[in-house]
Amino acid sequence: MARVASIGGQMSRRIPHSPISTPCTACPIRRLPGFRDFKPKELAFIRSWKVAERRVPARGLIVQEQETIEELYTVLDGWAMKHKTLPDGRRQIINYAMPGDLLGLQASVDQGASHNIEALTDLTLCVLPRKGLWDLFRGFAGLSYDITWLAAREEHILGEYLVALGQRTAQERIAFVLLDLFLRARRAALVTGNRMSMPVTQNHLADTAGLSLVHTNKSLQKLRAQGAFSWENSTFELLDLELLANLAHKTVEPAPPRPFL
Amino acid sequence: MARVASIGGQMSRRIPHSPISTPCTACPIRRLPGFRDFKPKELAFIRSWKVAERRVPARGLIVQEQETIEELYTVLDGWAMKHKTLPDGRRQIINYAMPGDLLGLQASVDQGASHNIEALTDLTLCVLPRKGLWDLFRGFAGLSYDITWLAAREEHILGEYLVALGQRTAQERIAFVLLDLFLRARRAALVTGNRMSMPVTQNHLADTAGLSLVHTNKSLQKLRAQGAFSWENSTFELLDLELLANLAHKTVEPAPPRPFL
DNA sequence: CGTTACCTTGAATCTCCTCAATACACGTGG
DNA sequence: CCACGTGTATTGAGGAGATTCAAGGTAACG
Repeated sequence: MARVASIGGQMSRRIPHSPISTPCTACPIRRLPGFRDFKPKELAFIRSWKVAERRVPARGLIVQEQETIEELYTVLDGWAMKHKTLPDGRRQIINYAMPGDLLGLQASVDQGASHNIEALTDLTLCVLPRKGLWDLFRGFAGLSYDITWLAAREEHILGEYLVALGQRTAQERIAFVLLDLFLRARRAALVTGNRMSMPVTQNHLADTAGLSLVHTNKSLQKLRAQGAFSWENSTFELLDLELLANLAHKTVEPAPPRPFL
Repeated sequence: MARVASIGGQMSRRIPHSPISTPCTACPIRRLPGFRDFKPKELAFIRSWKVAERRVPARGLIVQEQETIEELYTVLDGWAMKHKTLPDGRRQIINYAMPGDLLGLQASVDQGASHNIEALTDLTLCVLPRKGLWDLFRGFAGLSYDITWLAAREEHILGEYLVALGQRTAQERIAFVLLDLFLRARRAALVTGNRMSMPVTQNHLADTAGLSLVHTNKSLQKLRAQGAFSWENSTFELLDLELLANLAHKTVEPAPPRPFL
């Protein structure tokens, strides 16, 4: 419900951190294609930085707007979304996060989060205390650079979405979002045989594309009819990449190389 | 013309760099409110990093989409805009840059610029070779952190615009953009007595807000009638901050503290 | 078996877009 | 000096696209 402030998010802040079940040396994220190798010292630092894991149930709030934050997170498992809600309840989803994505940098570096971060599925996070960021910057130029790279990548994605919201038609926007989510999920190894589980509702899609729920639904059906993808029961399957890219009015970019965590 | 690819941008790449007329020690940017002080070593590094100045005429291209870039820039004087153009000519302005803003980080850190950067006025840039970025990360944790801060701030701004484009009405969007530009210009000391020179046309505004030129014009007039600002002959004057913020459906945020260049 | 979350459809309305034309300021070349 | 082109702002009219309101349907869950 775009016009209704989400009150559902549980305050999961009180949930205690879990012990570390995934040592960094065996972190599944690092094995993803596109991640660079760490030097031994870097890996040792990250190991010492990671203090816990945190589990958040679906719909749980990870970071709340305005809140100053003492931790950074890396998504180990699950999906999350960043969103902002206007005083009158209109909600805009800014971006999604999947395994391998860093959360909370903006809130850590600036003062206070500029948006909410909410779990879309049950989520496992790797907990990195904010203070460690200083040690990272002081001692590890390579990792510092990686962090900046991540921030710049985020900026890049938001720029793409700005073009989508500002210039694309409803169908193009929806195709754009779906394609983007698919490609990012694929990079996070969430796709097998062009199929993936997608924990996103049409409501989310509407609030991402800046469209009403009704119009999202109707546009989606016209889009479905063209056979570029199928999407039902939270399962998304890409049937024709090139077609979907055309529908999104987008040229497919090669996946950028990717550092860090 | 939103639907016409801008072909006007001159290839100013060939224009030779100018000698440094503004030594870093006397850089006017650093005197702006909100900038942190540099340690002597940091200042020395920046001085050695800055190799030249570059002047770009109004409408000149500073960075071209796709282009790999060997330099970062700081705006010393003038306005610029970042924009992206779809294959069919639809243009979206992503963001503006004013004195004190850093340009080209995204292109330097990623490979290749994701958008064009174009001068809105005659422009003076401080030229910082890309390679120096490495030295910065290796030797200056504080500056590295500042760079990351800048990237995060950019992300923050784009997020705000995303909410504007996705959720706000035409009038709200326009009010939002005008207010944002005013506040940023004020931080850059471009405002005297609530008046500023604004090198932005209704066409730019339309392509920023994701609206057609015609509708931008009409919405603008309704907005003008409410007396929150006046805008004619490239001069913008804020008459009622609170009113404009209300029209933008926005709560005024305090200016964040601000490091670096 | 009622509640909740999500998806779907129809109808009326209005926002916003496109097309088209005019007006003014400016600079340039004849 | 005037004619012309260009860039910018303005206005009117008609229509497409998106919104809101309203209602109904299905599946999952306690």
